[in-house]
Amino acid sequence: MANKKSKATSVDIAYHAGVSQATVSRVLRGSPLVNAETRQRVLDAVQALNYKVDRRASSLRTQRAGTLALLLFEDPTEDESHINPFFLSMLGSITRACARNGHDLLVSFQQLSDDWHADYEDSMKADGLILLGYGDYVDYRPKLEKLVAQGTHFVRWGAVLAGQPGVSIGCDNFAGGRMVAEHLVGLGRKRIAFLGYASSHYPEFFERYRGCDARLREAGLSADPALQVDALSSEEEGYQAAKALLARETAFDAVFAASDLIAIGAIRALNEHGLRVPEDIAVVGFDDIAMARFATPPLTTVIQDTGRAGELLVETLLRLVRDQPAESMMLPAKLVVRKSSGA
Amino acid sequence: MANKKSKATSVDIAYHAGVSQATVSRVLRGSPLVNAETRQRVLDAVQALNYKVDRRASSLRTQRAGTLALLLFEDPTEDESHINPFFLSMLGSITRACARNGHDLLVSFQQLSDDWHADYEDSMKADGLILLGYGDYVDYRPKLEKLVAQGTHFVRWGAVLAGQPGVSIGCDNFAGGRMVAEHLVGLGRKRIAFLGYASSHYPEFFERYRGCDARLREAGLSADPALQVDALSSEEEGYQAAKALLARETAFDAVFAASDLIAIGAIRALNEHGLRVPEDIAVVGFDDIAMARFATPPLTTVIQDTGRAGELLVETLLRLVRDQPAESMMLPAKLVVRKSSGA
DNA sequence: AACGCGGCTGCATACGTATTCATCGAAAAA
DNA sequence: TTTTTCGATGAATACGTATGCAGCCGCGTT
Repeated sequence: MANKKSKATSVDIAYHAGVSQATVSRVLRGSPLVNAETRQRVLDAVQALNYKVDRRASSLRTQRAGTLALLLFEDPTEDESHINPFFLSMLGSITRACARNGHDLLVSFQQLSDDWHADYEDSMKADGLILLGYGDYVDYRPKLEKLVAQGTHFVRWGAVLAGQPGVSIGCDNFAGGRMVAEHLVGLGRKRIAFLGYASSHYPEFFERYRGCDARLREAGLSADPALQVDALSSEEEGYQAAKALLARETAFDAVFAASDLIAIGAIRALNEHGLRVPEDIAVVGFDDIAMARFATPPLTTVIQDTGRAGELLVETLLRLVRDQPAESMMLPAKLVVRKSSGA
Repeated sequence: MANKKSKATSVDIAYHAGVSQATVSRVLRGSPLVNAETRQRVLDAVQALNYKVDRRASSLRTQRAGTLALLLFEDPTEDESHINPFFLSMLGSITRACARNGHDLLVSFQQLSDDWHADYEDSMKADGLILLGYGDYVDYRPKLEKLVAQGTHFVRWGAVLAGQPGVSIGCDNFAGGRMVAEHLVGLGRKRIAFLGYASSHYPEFFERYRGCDARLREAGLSADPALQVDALSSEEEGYQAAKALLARETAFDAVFAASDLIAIGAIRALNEHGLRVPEDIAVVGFDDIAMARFATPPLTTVIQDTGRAGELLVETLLRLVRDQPAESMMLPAKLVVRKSSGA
């Protein structure tokens, strides 16, 4: 059948249908200028030759790639082979959202240190960039500003703060942290430890911390610096952080982990230390990764709606690409109560 | 600085460096024909104008995209928003392998029913395809054969069986199943249930089943059809399958789940039924997803080396793209013993 | 009968790069 | 000196598509 050696081009279609290449192009682009009968003849030829538009040539001509790029940033300290499950979940929904919008998705993993800026859009591989990753956005800042200066289209997942370059989409981390504190205080817990960075270098974690602290203050309590330990989002760091916390021998009756992975690692450390969760220590995480419900005990955590997030990221980015106005947005957080908090 | 409205092209570089566009191209492609001094002048201009080669034009000219496409097939029955963690892990390693080989990766999720064949390569978006997904390769077969007939370059992850169209990379599922049986028999278990499809429609699961059965026969036992229940790879299906198994009221002392997700669901059902794992029932999974070690109890399972697998998939596909010979391959399986089998 | 107009279509060109072919200068050979 | 050779470069073109522009045809208007 159509086992020609070389793929069919629009010129072949034109010849086959007895029209000019221009008309073929018009049909395929849905131009209203073409006579119905002619259109059908072209479509038949397309069918017969199993023709597909060459996206490279098309993109070269129109200067639109029909492709978005997802840059995933990992903290170099994390386990090489495993990717944060939360981001993987986002990846899934972003992929779907791209497909719904008729765009392809290029995926790339980046080390924080790299000279990545705009490499993708500059080389015309993608119309826009989605930036994903916890991480030190303070260090990013100059790079983000360069992106803005270059007129690169991008959206960032992360903390939504005033005065940041570019457009950001993120979860309402402050409200999430607040809910966690609300929940734990309601259960009578008073000494709440926080595992995760509580500095502006990790704004997402910091917002969670601040939200928690705010609610504690309302209850006449407050976050004790002695009960805060730095940790990146990994099981191992959670484990180490909890051990460090225990070594301080400061009393506490609850742990708010800045992510589920941290929480899971912390539970392991607590158990090894002879502490029961939730009887002795209530534990709450953040993200609601798939693993959370299968942990022992199942993890109380804050849901980030990755499905909606992916959609929003893609839609916002496409608005930017089309030079339409687009704004940063925060998604609502939602607490899901499971056994680990002892409710 | 370089805030020109339009991106720099090789012509701009040529002008800036006082050479012709052809020479610029030669420098960037690493041609040995260029004088060292001229080369340096060009490179300086590239630096100065922050120039990046337009991959679309380059690809159009060379007929090489420098891009691979990953098509991920999901069984429509699975939870919409969650992707099988095993595939996500593969995704990570494939991405890395692509980057190492200087290629980009296009990701797309497909429903099994779609008319996906060769859509990607036909539209010239990618040089080759990586097909990933459990699933009914019997139904795929005509599509795969069409791909082969069209001369499409692709590799498939899955069962490596004789007489299949195209090149496949997969884990040694038979050996894996055998190891599981070996392990369980060594622990004195005699009535081993299998949760997962045991038919040629799901060749990966089937091979695991056959490997298990083979070892049981050597021990004078055999796989009892009454102890096999169909299940796709999800927690929910594992849960349902285990309940169905329990409802049969046929005695068993071990469960071999065709995937970790199935195993985790099964453990939930067993616990609800008042059975302890591993005391009453030993449970073994397959895949070693991240969740496995955090399950309760931690899951004995078979490791599939996703890192090596991703590498192999990409390298093999690139060989095909370059018209070099390439063969199907099986990766060794490896048992990792944790608490769920009661060792 | 001359003219205008609108609906379709084809011609020609540009997008940015890679490569073939021709050219040119200089060094090497005669 | 003349010819040959070779290294280095430029001119020209093709990849496949999208689109501005011009042209053609037929019909309605005056």
